[in-house]
Amino acid sequence: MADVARLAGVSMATVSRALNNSPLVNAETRQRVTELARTLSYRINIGAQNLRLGQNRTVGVVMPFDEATRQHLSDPFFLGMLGGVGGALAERGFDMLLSRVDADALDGTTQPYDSGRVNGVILIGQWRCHDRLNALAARGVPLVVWGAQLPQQAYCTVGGDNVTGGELATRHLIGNGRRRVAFFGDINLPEVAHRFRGYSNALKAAGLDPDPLLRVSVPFVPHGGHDGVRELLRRGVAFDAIFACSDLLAMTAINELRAHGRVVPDDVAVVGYDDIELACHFHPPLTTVRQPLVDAGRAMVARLLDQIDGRPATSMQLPTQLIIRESGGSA
Amino acid sequence: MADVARLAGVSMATVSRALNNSPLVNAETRQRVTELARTLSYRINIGAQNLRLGQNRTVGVVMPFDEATRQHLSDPFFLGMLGGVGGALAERGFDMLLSRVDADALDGTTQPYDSGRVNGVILIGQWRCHDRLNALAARGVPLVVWGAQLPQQAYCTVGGDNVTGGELATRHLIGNGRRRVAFFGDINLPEVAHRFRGYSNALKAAGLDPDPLLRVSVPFVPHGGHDGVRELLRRGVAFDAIFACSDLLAMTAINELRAHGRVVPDDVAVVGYDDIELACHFHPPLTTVRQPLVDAGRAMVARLLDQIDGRPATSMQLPTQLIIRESGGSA
DNA sequence: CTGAAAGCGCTAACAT
DNA sequence: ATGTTAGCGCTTTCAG
Repeated sequence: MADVARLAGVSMATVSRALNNSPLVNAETRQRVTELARTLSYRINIGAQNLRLGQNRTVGVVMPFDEATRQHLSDPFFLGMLGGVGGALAERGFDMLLSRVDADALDGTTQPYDSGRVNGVILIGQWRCHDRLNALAARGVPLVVWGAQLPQQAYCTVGGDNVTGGELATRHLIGNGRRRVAFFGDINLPEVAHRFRGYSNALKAAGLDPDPLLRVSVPFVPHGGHDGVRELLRRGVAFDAIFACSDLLAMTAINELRAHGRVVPDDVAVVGYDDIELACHFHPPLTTVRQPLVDAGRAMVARLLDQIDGRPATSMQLPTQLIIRESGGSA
Repeated sequence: MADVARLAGVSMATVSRALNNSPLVNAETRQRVTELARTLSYRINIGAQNLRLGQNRTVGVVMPFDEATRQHLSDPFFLGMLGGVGGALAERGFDMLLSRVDADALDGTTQPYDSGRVNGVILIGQWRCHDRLNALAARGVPLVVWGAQLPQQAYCTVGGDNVTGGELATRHLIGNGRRRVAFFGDINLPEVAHRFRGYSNALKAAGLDPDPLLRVSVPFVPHGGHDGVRELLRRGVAFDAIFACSDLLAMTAINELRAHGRVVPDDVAVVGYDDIELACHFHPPLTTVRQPLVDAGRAMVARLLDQIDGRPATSMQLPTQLIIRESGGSA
């Protein structure tokens, strides 16, 4: 910057003002400085600028992953989420610092914040760490979590309407004549618990009794669907439908069903969750519950920036939508 | 830091030394300072530290995406790549700044570098921008690109052995008795061009003539496989196998084949590329060429850090491996 | 409208 | 072993 100033025959202060479009600088001077900066391919050093300004226009995005299997990052849903958040951040002129964190502890979630690298943190998924997240919020860390709204929650969440999502999926299956609907998911995760509630609601509304034998606790890993189907078969319980808590689970469940000679959707109807890119290209095309990724990204970013600027941010629930294709059967 | 110094009864310099494990500080003093810092939950401000040190222990990872369709980010392969690079970066104590860039222009690829936010850039895919990348390298930007090695290349690449990959896949199909092997991919992309060369080599080695009608130029988008199969049928050309340049392409091709009553692998054998997570869970399980993501991440990071430290970095090719499952048929 | 000077939070000579 | 001082690259009062 000193160089630019010297060559332009002005002070550094003027260069700074010119490059930041300050109204206090003569239009012609600005023109000259801007031009010169470009020919020298000079860029303001953001690090120094941030230090001076006491901010940094960067937010941390942390994706939990399973320390043991390193599996979590592999769900295409996360890529979608990343795209949504990244897009929203770019729109606001913020950068994105990506880090991964052990899903079981969420240790180090705020490290980029504590060390001043980022102004706030977006966490994808709350996992089993409700209390720990409350503690972070109590410390005043600007934080938005993708997940479910829970009682006694001090932190800000943005999430889909999981209860309705579960209801829509289950009601669809029931409406197509299914009576024995299995549930695949780990209800220790808040979002899954809500989807399970929706599932139960729909069953009861149809006069059906949720059968505990039909609920299989599988984690969000690719082979979850395989395991779930095997477990169901091992239990020897009758079922004519599956509501799986992710498309990945649904897809691998469908493949395992096929391996056992069950036709989808004729013998077993399957509904997934997320509506990932591949869902409509699968065979059979997946009936699934869509989560609005782009809106989600925007909503999370907006809330985080509110917090960063000292404005209070309230949690938010986004609508979910049933996308009817073929795997869920038809009436 | 001033506070810590005051409360510990030492100077800021000592605090700095203590917290950075300098050997020039008394063990007992260090102990006291460290303790105090913890109770005050004080963390060194990395931004200031970086400014002072003239470095920042951050690298930019840029993922090209298609401005029009925003589709590129959606290939699960990229998520895998991101995981590989992220892991390697974490091992070295570097942070990862993620940004997206228009794949057709790669404009702004080095913006995070020019503005001093990152010490170097990793670019996933070279697309059609060989010349532009050469220009960046000439400017001295520390840069590693995931892609193919090309003649007259001034920048550093790390990539799979695409020629061998193409050969392995095609030879496998030929070995299984296929004679009319179609190729799905856009050979304007250097990596795809190499795979095509491998494909051609394998055909010629088997005494077969590559038929231009069997080469379909499809982009890396999910519906590419659909389009490819339709195009093949439209051309009315006979084919008994497809080598697709990504698993996504292979999967959607298989679904489209099914829609037209062709059984995979009996009627048409299909081999994909990448070995994404879902490949082994697909139906039929995908025979595919694996790219070593973890090694790739490590190799790219190592080369980038070399450049950052002023050491020269040479391009590198990683071995690829054919993973035989079912979609490619069997002899 | 422009310049001089102070300071963001930190570290590395250089002293002691 | 510790303290003093200067300065990383920038912005912003405060004077002119």
